[in-house]
Amino acid sequence: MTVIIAVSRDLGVLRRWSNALTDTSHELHQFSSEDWSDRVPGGATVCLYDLGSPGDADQRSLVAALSRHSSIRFIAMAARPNADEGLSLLRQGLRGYCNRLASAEAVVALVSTVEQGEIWAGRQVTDFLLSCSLAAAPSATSTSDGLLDRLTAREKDIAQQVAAGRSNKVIAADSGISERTVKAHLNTIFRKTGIRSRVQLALEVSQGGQDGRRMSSG
Amino acid sequence: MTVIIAVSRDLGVLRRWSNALTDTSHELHQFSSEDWSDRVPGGATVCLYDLGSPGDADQRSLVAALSRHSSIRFIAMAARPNADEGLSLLRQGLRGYCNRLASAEAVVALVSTVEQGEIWAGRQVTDFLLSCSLAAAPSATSTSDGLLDRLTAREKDIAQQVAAGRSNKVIAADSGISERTVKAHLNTIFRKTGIRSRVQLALEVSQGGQDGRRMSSG
DNA sequence: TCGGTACTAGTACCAAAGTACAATTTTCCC
DNA sequence: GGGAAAATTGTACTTTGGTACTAGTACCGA
Repeated sequence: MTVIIAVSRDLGVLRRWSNALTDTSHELHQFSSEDWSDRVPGGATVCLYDLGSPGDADQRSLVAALSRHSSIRFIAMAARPNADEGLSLLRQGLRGYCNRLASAEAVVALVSTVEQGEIWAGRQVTDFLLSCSLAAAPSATSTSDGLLDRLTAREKDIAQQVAAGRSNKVIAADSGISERTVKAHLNTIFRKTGIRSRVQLALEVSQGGQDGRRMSSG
Repeated sequence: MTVIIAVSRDLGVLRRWSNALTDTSHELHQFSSEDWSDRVPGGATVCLYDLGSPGDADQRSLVAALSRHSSIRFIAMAARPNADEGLSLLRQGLRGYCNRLASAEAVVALVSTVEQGEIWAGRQVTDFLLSCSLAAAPSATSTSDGLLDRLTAREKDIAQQVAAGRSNKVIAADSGISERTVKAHLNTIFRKTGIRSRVQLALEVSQGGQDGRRMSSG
């Protein structure tokens, strides 16, 4: 039975985390106020901490808590995860950095991971680290960055149009191909990348470029 | 039911992995010979691959498999994990790098993590990356929500879940409301913001604070 | 030449998203 | 208490997205 603390001002977020962790052997203590740090239950080993948007006061509170409760492994759940914020916190002792709205399965895996002493950097931070370590790393091979590198030029083109919020019909008309062909390309993209919906594809395309890597179109 | 492939010449290792994954909703296919790559079962999404010592032929086979089976997420289980090897493989599309003798709990968390599109770099690689990235790290953040400011708390909640790539059904289940209500909230969001599809909403939410407006449209 | 891959596209089918009417209950402010 | 906005849910409908199965052409490397 692991004792876990959940801190968030957002009751919906607390509820989601609670739902995610109820089946498993965890004892969850929820806090929605500011003074949680003074009322930490004994034996707590992991803390799920809701980070607001980058720049919020939450981040300073978290940093303070990191040094105050050094025996607790903190996981920051960010509203809008980005590599800079994640890196900064991880360097200060944070053990997990994740999207605040991660799925129940993800939260379970995340908590389990951190419990065992691993660090969960999250997709964006890991991608960033991998790409920015290219310069410093001794062993060098290829430059494969993200999911989208294995796509053909046409597929990248379609992916970018999806990431612009366009419908299949519009993409088809603009590209001079049939809607069916657009679907065919999308299907290939999904199969190659493991992505399962155009929303996730749009996010992958638009966020993959934030850390410096942008797809070469066409 | 996820289809997972396990490849190892060591029957003991295969058995350990199998034991670790039996309780969970996984369909495990075990391979101990060399020709597993030609007999990959359809629908396989994750592959646990036993890496021998650094420098073994296994590593080359893995790299070949990475490009051949691009829709499968590979996890390398290393006999002696080290940062160089891990980094090299992760850059070539590997999704998980872990000690071959990891505990059952760790394997479950690992597989779950990779299934969801995350990357499991492992403790050593992550530590290395964090340390070697100290040199190259900018920092800048901003905070603005723009269009989303006029939304109610509930609506923002829904919007963020959409931006996490979730379907209406999943959002409904997690939030404890009906799918119809999710649609109602989305409709209000669309009406208030002028956004017309969940893809555009997802982009707006995830990029709103990063680089200002960039909604395109066609 | 054979085989693989990319690009194209058709029909059909099912699932998901979104809209159009509607309604009830809750919450909060005056 | 009255009123407004928010939150909730329903049925029915149209549109869009995604898959399954199929198939032709073209290019390229073994």
